[in-house]
This record gives sequence, structure tokens and C-alpha cells, in this order.
Amino acid sequence: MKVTISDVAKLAGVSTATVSHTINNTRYVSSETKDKVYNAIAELGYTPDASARSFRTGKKKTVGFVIPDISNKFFATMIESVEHHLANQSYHLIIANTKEDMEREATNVRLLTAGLVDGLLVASTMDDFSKFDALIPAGFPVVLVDRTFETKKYSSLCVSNFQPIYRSVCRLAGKGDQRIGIIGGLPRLSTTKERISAYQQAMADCGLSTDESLIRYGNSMENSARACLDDLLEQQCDAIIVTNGLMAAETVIYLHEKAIRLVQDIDLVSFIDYDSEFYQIYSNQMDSIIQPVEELGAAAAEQILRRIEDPDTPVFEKVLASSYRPYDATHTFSHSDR
Amino acid sequence: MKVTISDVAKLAGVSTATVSHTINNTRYVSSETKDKVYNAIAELGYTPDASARSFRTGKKKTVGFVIPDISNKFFATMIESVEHHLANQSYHLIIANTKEDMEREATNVRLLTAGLVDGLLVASTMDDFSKFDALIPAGFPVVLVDRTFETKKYSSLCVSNFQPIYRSVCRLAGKGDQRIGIIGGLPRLSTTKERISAYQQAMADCGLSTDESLIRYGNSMENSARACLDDLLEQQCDAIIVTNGLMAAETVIYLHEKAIRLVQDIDLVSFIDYDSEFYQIYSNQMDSIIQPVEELGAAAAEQILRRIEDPDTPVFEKVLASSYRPYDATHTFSHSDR
DNA sequence: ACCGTTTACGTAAACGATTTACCCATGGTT
DNA sequence: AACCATGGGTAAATCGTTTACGTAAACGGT
Repeated sequence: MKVTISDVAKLAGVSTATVSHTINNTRYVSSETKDKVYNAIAELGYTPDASARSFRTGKKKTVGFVIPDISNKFFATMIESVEHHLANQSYHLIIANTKEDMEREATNVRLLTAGLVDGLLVASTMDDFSKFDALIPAGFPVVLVDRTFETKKYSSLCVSNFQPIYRSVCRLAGKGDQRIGIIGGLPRLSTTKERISAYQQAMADCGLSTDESLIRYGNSMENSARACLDDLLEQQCDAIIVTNGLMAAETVIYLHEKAIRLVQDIDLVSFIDYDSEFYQIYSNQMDSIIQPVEELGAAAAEQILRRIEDPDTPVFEKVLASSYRPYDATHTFSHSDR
Repeated sequence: MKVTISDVAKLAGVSTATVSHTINNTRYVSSETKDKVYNAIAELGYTPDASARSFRTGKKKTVGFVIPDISNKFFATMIESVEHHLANQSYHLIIANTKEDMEREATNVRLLTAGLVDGLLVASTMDDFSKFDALIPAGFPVVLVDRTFETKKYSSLCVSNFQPIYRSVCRLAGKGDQRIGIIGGLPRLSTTKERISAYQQAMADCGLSTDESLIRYGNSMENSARACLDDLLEQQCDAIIVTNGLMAAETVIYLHEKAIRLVQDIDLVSFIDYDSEFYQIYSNQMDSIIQPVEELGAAAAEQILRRIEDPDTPVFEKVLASSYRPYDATHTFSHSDR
């Protein structure tokens, strides 16, 4: 049924070694022999079996991406970018969704590292490095993306979190806002910690109250921002900082429901996905923090491929700068047109 | 270095066959022997090698998903749904993005079917069935998703396109709209064809002009809706139908820029992603057509697994009903609050 | 005591590619 | 003429599992 390399060899009148070498360009083969081989391949419609190949060579030409939420635009764009750069090097991408569940992350990492992929990209939802570390076989190529741990054991790529938040607090303070609230993501994540601590430091530096009740945590899923907002509004906030694009959308919608106007009644600063419709609609009414997602994906793909090539590549860490964009009321899309 | 099944067998004092059988529950093993095996496995930290396994069995436990645009919310949600249902059966998902490029689709399908996956899900961007068909090895399990071809050669899952469009035209006509324009997706796609023909038929049935200039095609990428809108607005349209969520967002933004008000100045009907912020914000100002994406993904996963299990499963076709939701001005999110 | 039959496991041959080790011409050097 | 280098090819080992087949021991019935 299935046509194998020896069928080709037989038809071409050469050995399987020669067929393999001509296919893979792995040593000189005379052009006449090459022709014979290629003709036989064409005639039989032969395709080398990928399983057999990766079994023998140990290379699978795949990388895994363990990610918390595929349908979150931020991660979806990252997947797209990673896939694009991997495909260029003829690698394939296997994705595993964890829904911010540590158990699912563990299962997926175990499965993927057990011979399914050559390397792993992880945006981890783990609260503790050792839990994560325990899942990785010694020497397995891993690159942490977006979320990292304190250790220098694995390479990591992320996006600046501290600076844009710090700056935005300062700007709000400069405008006269006193009570500035913040909605963070899951408290266990490195990104959340960095953002919250930037906020706290900036508040302190600006001489503003660092009241605990101004800090709330959502989970970036299931509309959790609403509860946070209820709390913050009760605190009479002049401004609110939202630390991801999903919750930003929830926030805007909820404020509208409550008839609280952006700019006039409350200032909003938010992480937001640049390529979303949401950005286009609201970037004239709130300060935006934009993360370079494409670049993050590109760099992650590049790094994991490098580590797969040479597992002894020294650990690499990079922080890509996010950009902070104060709102511009003259932006093309203006609600006040109506 | 690597610990294999025979290391385990040796340590446990049994044969490799026994180890294999205990791991896979594939024949009776006494509980004492089982214990010996499991102890040896634990002691050595053995994990069966997936490549070797899939080489031997021919099963890779993966399915490929060839998709036109990962960062499009519609497809991202589908990926999420598919991944979820596959993971439940301990299958993995390999994704390949085509960006609506037929060449890339061809390459990806070829690569994936050459031993990388057990089955393939495709939302094809091909204009011609035979081009697609030529890529698929005989008997390879394939399920077409969302976009299909006229033939009954492959199973397909899609979403109703005709009915909601037909209904929306009738509703608009009933409201007194005369010139109803439509923005379709890529003309070569089955979804586009169905939607356009529903539109044409409904227009005719309602006694309205089926002027060609009321039909425009965008490409669901790179802001192509704007050009379409320019044309349609020139045609003095009372209403516009937009056939996917991405272009719907573009449309709303563009109309705002032009200070054309929804409802008052123009009626809008659009396919829209239910779980998007966009839906929450605008579903009170335009009629929505909502596709059951989750269900589509679930059904697709189920079908492809079935075909992988038994390639002789008769070809299966299903159309899931989209829902048509006339707008409700009393919807919670109301712009007029402001 | 003898002969099936079951129970519980072992032996060894695949699976299909890559790759190593080896071979045989041929031609050029001493 | 003996020797070596090299180009172009072959045969066979190898990767780690699964699985068809085999078999020894225990059992039970007559």
C-alpha cells in the first residue's frame, strides 16, 4: 500500500542510501543517478514518512506553544507571529491552551516534551518556578514568553511592564488625579506583579495614597473586571488603570452602562491590542499602552529555533519596549461627531 | 542517556513486551508484575518516546488545522474550540495559517499530510475543488470546515449562510429600505457565494433592484471594507449588509468617521463575533448574524476524530444554524446614555 | 496419570528512514 | 608495478515500540 524508500530504490536501480542522500543532499550523487531517483519518486508518488524520519533522526521539526488563552487577541496575534516565523524555517507549531489552569499546563507540558516537539514556548500560568521547572526534562529547549520567573535558568522574552505603568501614573498625577485605581491580572503572574509594583512605586513617588483598596485583581476571563470596577468606583477613583486589553473592553462597556463618561468623569489608561477594533474606537478617549506583540512572537520563534539548533546557547533574556500613548482627542474616530 | 523501554524491562526483570502491555493496558498483567514495572519506571523516570511510538503504530495523535487567519476572532475561537475537544481525546492540534493564500495552503496541506498528522481540518481558501483535491493523499481523513465545495467527497461542517441573509434583506425591505448594499468576502469562497446569492434572491423576491453596483467584495484583511463602502455610499444605500465580523468593525468605524449615524442614517446588518467586545458595544444599533463557532469547532473535532478512527465512515455534512438578531435598542450598552 | 485449556509472560520480527562502515573502480603518484 | 586517494555506490545496523506468535506452568476433568 504505502510506498517506501526501498520501493524507490528498487525502481531506480540503486540502494536506499543513495535515495536518501539524493533527497537530503547529504553527499555527492552523480546527476544521472539523481535523475533516476527523482523519476522513480515521481512515478511512485513517494513521500518520505515523517514519523520514520523523526524517529530515526530525533528531530521532529515542531515546536509547542503552551498558552493561556487562544481567543485572547494578544495571544492570538502572538500565535500568528510565531507560526509565521516557524513556517519560514519549515517548523510546525503545536498549540496547547491552558485557560490559566496550572493543572492543564502541567499535563500539556509533559505531553509535549515527551517526544512530540523539539522545543517549547511557554507563557506560563504557574505561580511557582519550581513547579514549572519540575516539568521540563533536563536540557530540553524552552523559551518563556511574556511571563517569566525570577531565575535565569530559561531564556525569556517579554515586554516592558514597569515603565509604561509608571509613566501613566505620573501623567495622571500631573493632570491632578488623586485617587488612581488599578485592575491587575492574576496576582501570581510576573506581568501582574511588575505592573502592580510599578503602580505602587509611582504612586508613592508622586505622593499619592497607596491605599490597598485601590488595587484590584481580575482574571482576564469571565467578565471579572466588573467586580473590580464596582470596588474601585466606590473608592471614588479619578482614574483607573487596566492592565490588559480584554478587561479594558469590559471596563469601557461597564462604564457606559453606568453612564460614567470617559475623560469627563474618569480617566482611563489601559493595555490594549493595537490591531483590535477596540483600539480604533477608543484610543481617542483613553491612554493606551501598546505591547509589541508581533516582535515578541518573532523573537520567541527565533530564540527557540536557536536553542533547538544548539541547546548550549547561553540563556538569553530580552525585554521589548511597550509604547505608551496618551490619548489624542483629534484621532480620526470621534464619538463626538454624532 | 535516554532511558528506553528495555532499560525498564531489565530493571523490572521482565520483557519489553510486558512493560509495553502494562503501560498500555493492552493485555492482562498480574498486579505484582505491574508493580515491578511501575516501580522501575518511576525509578528511572521513563517516558515512552512519542516518535518511536507513532512510527511503530502509524498513529500520531495529532490533527492539523489549515486556517486562513488566526488572528481573526472567528477563527481564533474556532481553534480554541477544536483544541479543547481534541485535548479531551488526548489529540494535539497543529495549526497552519494561510493568510488566504492558495499557495501557502497547498504547501501546508502537503507538509501536514506527509506523515505529520492523522487527520486534517481545512477552512480552505482555494477557488477550485480540484486544486484542493489534488493535494490530499487517497483516503486521508479530511474535514472541511466553514468553507466547503460542491462535491460530496469530503465531510464538511459549516454554518448557515443563506437563511440569515435572506431574512435580513426581507426585514430591511419591510422597514422600507430600497437600496440595500452588501459587502461580501473573497468572491471565490463558498461562504461568500452563498451569502451573495441569498442576497440576490431575497432582493428579487422583495421586488428590489438587484443592481450589480450594490454588491462589493472585500478580502477580510487590510481594511478593504473602506473601498467597498465608498462605492456603496455613492449608490445612496439605505442599508448595508456586511458579511463578516472583521469588516463589520471597519464599517462601523468608517461610518463614524464620515459622521453617518447607524439606525438614523443607515441600517446595518452584519455577521459578527458574539464573544467580541464589538458585539457588546454595537449590537443595539445593528442587526447581527451570529455564527455558532464553538459548536462548529466541536463538531469538526468530533468528525475528524471519527474519520481517523474509521476512515470508511460515510461522508458527513452538516450545516449549523446561524442566528439572526434584529437589534434591540434597549440593550444594556446604550450610546444614547451619554 | 494423561491431555486439553487457560494463565501469564517472553521472543523476536517488524515499522521506514538515516547513517555508518565498507567496497570497488578509476586515475594519478612514486 | 605498487600504492594511495577519491568518487560513487552498497549492505546492514540502528532508532524505541508494538505485537504476532510461542511456551512453560498450573489447573481440571476423566
